Amino acid sequence: MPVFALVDCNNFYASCEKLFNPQLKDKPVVVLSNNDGCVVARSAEVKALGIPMGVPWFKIQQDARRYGIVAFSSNYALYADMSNRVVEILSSFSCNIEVYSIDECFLELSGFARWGFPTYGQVIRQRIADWLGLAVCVGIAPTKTLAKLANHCAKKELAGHNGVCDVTAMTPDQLSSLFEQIAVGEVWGVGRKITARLEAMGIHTVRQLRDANAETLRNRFSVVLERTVRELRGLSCLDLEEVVPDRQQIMSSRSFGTLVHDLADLEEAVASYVSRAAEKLRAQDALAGAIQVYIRTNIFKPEAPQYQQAMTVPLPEASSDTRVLANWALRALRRIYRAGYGYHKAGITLLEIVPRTNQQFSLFVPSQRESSRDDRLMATLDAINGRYGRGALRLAAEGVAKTWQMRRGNLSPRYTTDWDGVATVAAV
DNA sequence: CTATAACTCTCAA
DNA sequence: CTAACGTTGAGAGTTATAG
Repeated sequence: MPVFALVDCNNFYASCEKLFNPQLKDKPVVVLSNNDGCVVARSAEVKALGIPMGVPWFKIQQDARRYGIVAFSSNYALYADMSNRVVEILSSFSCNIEVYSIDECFLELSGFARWGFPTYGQVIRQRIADWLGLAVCVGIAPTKTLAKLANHCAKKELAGHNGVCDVTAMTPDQLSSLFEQIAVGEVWGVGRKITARLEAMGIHTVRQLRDANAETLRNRFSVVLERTVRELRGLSCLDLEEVVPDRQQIMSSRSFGTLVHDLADLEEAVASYVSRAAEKLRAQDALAGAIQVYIRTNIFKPEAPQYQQAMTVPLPEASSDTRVLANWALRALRRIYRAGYGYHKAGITLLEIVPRTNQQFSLFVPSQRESSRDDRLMATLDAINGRYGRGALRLAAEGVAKTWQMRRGNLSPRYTTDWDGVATVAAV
């Protein structure tokens, strides 16, 4: 029988910001989403103030001033680097690890039973605290869904001790009474909509969901929820996914810092997004067979004239060449653009992605590609940007001033990935 | 009618 | 000072369409 641990960093983004600025210890800290839009991470002090997750930043400016909340723009360079360090440490605790998100990993622990799972969890916790200064919680259980739930219990101190909750050690009675205290919406895979429907059926707690009729739930909901219920009962239905599968589609989109009216600016943005997506495409050694472009006005300003449109272009020949992809994207953009609107967001998606080795050439149209030359050009572009930083070499179409770029008013230094940022740490 | 494509809904971090 | 509300990806189910 498998034993899964779910290791989750506490308040990850906020904790990363605090790490490198000791003055922030015990201070309320939030991290904002892209464009400084919404609160996406809160330190313990902020949670204690009752500031909800996901609230638009501008709506809590009053409270923020009153309580001295310190806000940071998202600093993904920093969070990704810290995340890699966490993964590296966790990898020494199990050969079988799934990196589930930027701040969460599943570990397979069945081989470590002789340690005692709670002890093993404590060692993990201590190691990450000692080596990185980050706090994590550990949930241990025979299924991934239960490990998630156990992690929740550890965080809320509903069960377990010192940030570790081991469900495998609990009796059926203990489990039942624990699950009675937890709302059904806390279960992994049960979101807003399904919670509402379950509530309407009288299912409010995790215990009720676990004990509900699986057949009925499958009919009324889906096979997904049925699996969830079986996992809650201790039957493992979800495997550890150790290898990250290649993407089937790659999306790049952003809200603008201010409303954009001109086609020229939209073109720069779209070209920039294509560049980023094409880099990712080449990194997985694949080609895209189609590209979609979309633009839209601000849906949060219903009083302003609204317009949104998307267009998908099938490519005559699958490609990973930024220039080719950008060309088609810009053609599509010009088709869907309407003057007279204030645009709030644009994005592109690369579709019909296939491994480069599976490239299908056209039977009727002679290939436009001078493959080795074009491939070498893109490889060189990627190499230069890998060495000198993203955007060091780019299409002219991406623009220079980029007046449309997102707001990042409170960005912290890249403490661990940039020499100037490192110097900032030294100066503290 | 069936098989597939296209689209919609839901979820997660 | 203004005005200001994220991004990315997947899977399952439903509906439309082709043959």
